[in-house]
Amino acid sequence: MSRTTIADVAREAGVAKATVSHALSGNRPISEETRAKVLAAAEKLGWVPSQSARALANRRANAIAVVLARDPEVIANDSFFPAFIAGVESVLSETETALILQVVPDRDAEERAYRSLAHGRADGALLLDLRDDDWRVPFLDDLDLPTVLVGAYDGPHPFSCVRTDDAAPIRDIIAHLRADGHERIAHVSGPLRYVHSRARALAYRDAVGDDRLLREGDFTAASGRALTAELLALPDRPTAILYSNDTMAIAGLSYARAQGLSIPADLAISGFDDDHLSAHLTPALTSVSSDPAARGRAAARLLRADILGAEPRTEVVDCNIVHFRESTGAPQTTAPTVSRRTP
Amino acid sequence: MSRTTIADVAREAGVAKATVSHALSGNRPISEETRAKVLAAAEKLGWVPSQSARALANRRANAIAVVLARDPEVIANDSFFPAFIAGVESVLSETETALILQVVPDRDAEERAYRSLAHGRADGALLLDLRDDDWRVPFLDDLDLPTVLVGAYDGPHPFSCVRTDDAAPIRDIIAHLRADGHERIAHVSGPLRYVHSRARALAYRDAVGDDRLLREGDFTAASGRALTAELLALPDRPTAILYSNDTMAIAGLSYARAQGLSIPADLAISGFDDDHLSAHLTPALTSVSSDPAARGRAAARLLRADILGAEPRTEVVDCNIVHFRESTGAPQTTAPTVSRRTP
DNA sequence: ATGGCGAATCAAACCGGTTTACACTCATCA
DNA sequence: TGATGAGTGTAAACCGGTTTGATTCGCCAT
Repeated sequence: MSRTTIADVAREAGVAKATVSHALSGNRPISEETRAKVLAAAEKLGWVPSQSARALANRRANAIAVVLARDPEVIANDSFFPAFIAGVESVLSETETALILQVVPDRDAEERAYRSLAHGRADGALLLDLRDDDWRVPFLDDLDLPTVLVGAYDGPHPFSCVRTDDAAPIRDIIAHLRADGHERIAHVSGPLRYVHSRARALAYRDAVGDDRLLREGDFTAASGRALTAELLALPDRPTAILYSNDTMAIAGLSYARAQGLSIPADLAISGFDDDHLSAHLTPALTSVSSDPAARGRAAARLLRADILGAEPRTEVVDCNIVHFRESTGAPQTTAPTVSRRTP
Repeated sequence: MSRTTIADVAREAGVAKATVSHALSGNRPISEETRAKVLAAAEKLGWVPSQSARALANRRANAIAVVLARDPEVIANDSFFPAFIAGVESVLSETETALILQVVPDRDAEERAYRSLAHGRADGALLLDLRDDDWRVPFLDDLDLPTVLVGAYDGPHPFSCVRTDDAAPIRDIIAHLRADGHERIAHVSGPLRYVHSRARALAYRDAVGDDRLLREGDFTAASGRALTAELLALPDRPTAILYSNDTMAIAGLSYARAQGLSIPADLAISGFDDDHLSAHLTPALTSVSSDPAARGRAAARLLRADILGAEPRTEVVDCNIVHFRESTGAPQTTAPTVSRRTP
């Protein structure tokens, strides 16, 4: 660990500790000459200020946190999360801020985690996987921990918020399918307790008119497969299925083909979130890329502003792009992918 | 943030700060009666000790770090990482230790990150994605930051190490394919600069006898597809391909089918790492589940021991299980998956 | 000569815990 | 009866930074 302290540097430079501190922070005027001496001494001794001492004195941890209450199994399923984190990091690294990641098994552990974070470990938190009336919202408000909500949240809250318009791409895909003559379009959603799953399901219902062909999945391949089987067994089976993520879509596609259906002739299929695999499947899977990294960057920036005392605000990241590919009968050009920005 | 301090608790309980500290840490004997008073006061005031003050006084951050120098694109590809992290967390949560995650764009940023971590931010680090003569090994040794290497590392080093035997499942799969009559077995590897990719490639070469049908990929779907095309275009095309991860395998499988090959009759395919999709594809993909969470747990435990001053040691986590599924012509029983523990 | 003022620097207090050195009480033992 | 020491508790030092109040010095206006 750091053996050399600010006192060593001060001695080496022949000045007081305070002078060293000011020379580096610029909080007080220091003559150019002295500053040079200080920098030289720091360089010579290879001094790196102690993060913990700084955190204590500043009452700032220089860290933000993400707490995940998901099942490890589900975390591994998720292509959104890693890219989101990468986006967050790209902003944090500008300010030497660290990201603390916690995976907790239950609500009790989650509460403890947030408490500990609020008491000196972190300066703020990002909230993912929002649900209706999410208990964490009032809880974090109570803890007085600056927070940014990632995803739409309907209830009242004092926080900044990053959201996207998931309804537009859904409408876009359905319009596309309708234009191709599809009349029975089904939707396999994610768990409806999540606000983003429900937003997609509602957009589907609004566009289709009813939800008789809506099935609630859980984002896993197993549920995609099972619900596809269920839908295809209907007397009036759907001619197109819209899945709320690519994992379910790929499992569904695979199942449908095994049943002898050809894609997209017998069944058109669309995913959501644009998994890295999707463009390389045969047929390539139509999906919606939502640029998780952009959302991560936006969330990190909002949180930083929040920590510095800015007013909370909501930012809509408009980054959903529908990639129409072969699984919905996209025209087969030399370019395998036809992209359209959602309006 | 934490307004109530240990001094408030001491006043409330009518004792000295030191007594509060001892009552909670148990470092000194405190009478049951006094301890009860202290606990009651702490409870009443809702006191949570400040992590930063504690970190400074203890010279311990109660945090460990993982620094990733990968491309965000590649991170999103990886099903190993999230599960690994979940395993790490399950051990850390036992001791109120936080995990700091940093994604850095280049080596310069990576060095800065490790320096800052070593100076009060973290007590130790986990090293992933090891390469030959990895510069980080001597660098971290120099920084005097307790470290655990995840993956085999051949060079000399003073650290603990978690490794797995990736050669055994490769041998196992090849033996299985041979038994089914396959003679031309190809391998699409990961980047050979990574030690784990090379270990698999070497196991393949040793089992097959030569590496004429070895192609170096980069774990992406695009490379899986491209190299599959290359292999299938050979005059003596392989009848089986072993991929070093499932993403490449699925892309390859998809391509082969589009070429009119039937799987596994015309081409047997095996992946590695057992993606959550693989068991649900049709045909289900043979793969090797390597229990990343178990490796995460082992790594976290070794690091904790290391931080507490234990001698470094190497732990071999034997958790590779080959799941023989339809893509290599597994017998089609009612149970879709036949598992065999590698010897 | 005197007061006022800004710039540069320093010593000391402070952040909120942990740890050390010491004091006090009471039972035990020679 | 005085020495010994185990059992509890406290005050103060300490971890390594940042921030504040005071001080010194040069310079200008009065």
